[in-house]
Amino acid sequence: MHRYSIKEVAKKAGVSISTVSRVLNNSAPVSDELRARVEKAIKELGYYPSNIAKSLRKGRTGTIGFILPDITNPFFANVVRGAEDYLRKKGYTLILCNSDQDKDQEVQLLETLISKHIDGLLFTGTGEFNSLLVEKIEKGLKVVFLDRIIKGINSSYVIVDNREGMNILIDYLIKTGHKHFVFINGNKETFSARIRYETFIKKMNENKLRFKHYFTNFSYEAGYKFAKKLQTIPDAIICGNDLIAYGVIDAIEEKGYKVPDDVSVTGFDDIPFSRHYKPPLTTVRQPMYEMGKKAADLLLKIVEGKKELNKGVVLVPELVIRESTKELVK
Amino acid sequence: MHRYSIKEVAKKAGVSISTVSRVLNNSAPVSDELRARVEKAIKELGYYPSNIAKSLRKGRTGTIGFILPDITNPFFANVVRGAEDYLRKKGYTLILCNSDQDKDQEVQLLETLISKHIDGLLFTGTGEFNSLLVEKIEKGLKVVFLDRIIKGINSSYVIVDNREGMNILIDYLIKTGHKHFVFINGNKETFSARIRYETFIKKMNENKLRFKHYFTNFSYEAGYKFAKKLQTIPDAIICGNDLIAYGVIDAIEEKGYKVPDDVSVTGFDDIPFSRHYKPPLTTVRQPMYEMGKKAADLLLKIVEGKKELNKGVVLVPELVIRESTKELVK
DNA sequence: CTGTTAGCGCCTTCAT
DNA sequence: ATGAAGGCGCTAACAG
Repeated sequence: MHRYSIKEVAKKAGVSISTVSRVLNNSAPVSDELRARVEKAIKELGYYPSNIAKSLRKGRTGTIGFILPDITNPFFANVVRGAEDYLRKKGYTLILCNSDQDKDQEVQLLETLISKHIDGLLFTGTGEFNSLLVEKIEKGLKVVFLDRIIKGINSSYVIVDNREGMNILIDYLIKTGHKHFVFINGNKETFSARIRYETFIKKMNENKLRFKHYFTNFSYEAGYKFAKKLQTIPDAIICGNDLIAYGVIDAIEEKGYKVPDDVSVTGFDDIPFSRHYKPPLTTVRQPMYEMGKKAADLLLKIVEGKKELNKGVVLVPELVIRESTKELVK
Repeated sequence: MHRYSIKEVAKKAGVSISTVSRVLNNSAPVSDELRARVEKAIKELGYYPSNIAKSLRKGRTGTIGFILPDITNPFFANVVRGAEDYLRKKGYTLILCNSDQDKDQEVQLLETLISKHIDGLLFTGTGEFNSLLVEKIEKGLKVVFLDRIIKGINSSYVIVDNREGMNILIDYLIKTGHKHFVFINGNKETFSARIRYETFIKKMNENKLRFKHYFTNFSYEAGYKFAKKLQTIPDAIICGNDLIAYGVIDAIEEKGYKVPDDVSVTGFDDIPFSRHYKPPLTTVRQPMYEMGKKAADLLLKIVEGKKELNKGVVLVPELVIRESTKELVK
């Protein structure tokens, strides 16, 4: 696509390039006379400023990178939406990268983004330690970790209080008479899965409850497969996220049991569908859109030097009781 | 983040910047001796080339823009995934923009992307005529329209054969004994909604069937609300997409009817959830991932001058029969 | 208020 | 095989 430069605008308007730049950016006073001529020339040529030249000059690109596992997961889609809405409003643009939980992919994407001079990075990683990332952060790369923290990396982050989420969930289940638990968790490497695991175990032991725990991955299929081969049906099956819960419910019902009559099933996330699932899912709501927005906000503050470095934001989850759980006792 | 430039690498290695550039790009022979020194310097400094300077110099950025209504819609999330996977493999990067079906937003995003020197644009628009877009296309902006074409704009596109999709769907419903139809369609301005509408009407008239048709929008809520106020229950409710169908099913069941026993309900898209819905949804499958991939492929060919301008790709939809429809006659 | 100029980091002739 | 220099489009410092 042919593009005109500031030079051609200047020529057409019969002024110097600085004058054009000045009207473009309102960076210094320009007489009405010249301003009018420049504006006319800009319009006639259909001139658009080149952000690429501007970036080179200014050292900033107005672009933020976002590395996440998979946009196809509604959880991330909603987080991204929150981030993009905010960034757009602030004049930034978002480069989206799916890493598929692959460490090498992640490293490569990071290199690409750095070469593209992103001003900052939103990062939802595999959970594995990433030495390149650490190195870059030490060299001043602005990063906000989103939903998943990596142990040993000191940076800003936005997460949900998983401990609290698990606590209110289990408290509710205990209160309603559940005594025997199975927890079908997500990816082991993942920060949130680990926290939930720890909290779960602690709760179980504290209350001397019978339980089993398994790590799988955050997908419908994982939940389905796992539930299919479950030998004994507990009072409640806690799932690492809503997708797993969907799979579990379907598998359980195929085995001839009823949810929640024979077994309660819970999720984590509250993706938009969960309220429409059959049965509507009892789950721990994570403020997805808010997370994305908050992370973008935090990142821009850091990028723009407002000194919010190494700040952690912990959002509170909320228990949403629907119809996939029953009250065993009143 | 501090960055080193080619200049500093050159200095450290004791060579000229041209030599560094040559080893970086393998653009001309360099003696093993110097090459080794340069590579050493690069490593020690942690040097990364600046794509931004490169872009300025070369006039290409390796960045593709994607304007779409809403990434939160699983249909688009899957399309985007197809596109991003392909682009990434080819060394390109994707800027994601949600337009929310807002015409002004769309125009503004387009301006931003042009300023960012995107090499090409994937466009799933509101469906309204966009004169800025036309102007830019005429000036050489590379665009591939995805899923939605705009009347009066001549460009490349990737769509699904909606006519065919509607035909096979209705043929199936007729064959299975449905005689009275309601079509709850999506956004009126939308290319696919219009085509489906026309095809639907034609089919109904050809077969002298009783029917009603309504435009709403492509959401669960729209389907739910509309079905709630339905006076008479037809044999089949055809929905503009799967989300609408979910809403319809829920509303219908709340009214005390059974799907499919009292009424068949069909969707359009086959988003990943539809196979797990209760009842699993009979729908017209659109190859979402494939669409994104194909569009990206086509766009890159155009961008790289392989003369595929104004080529249209029409993918074939597929009828997926599940349990939200019944066979009234054998 | 306006114009001239250096330089952001890189690639690419053009010499040597 | 290597180096020097121009220029991509822009902003900002400087001069007037």
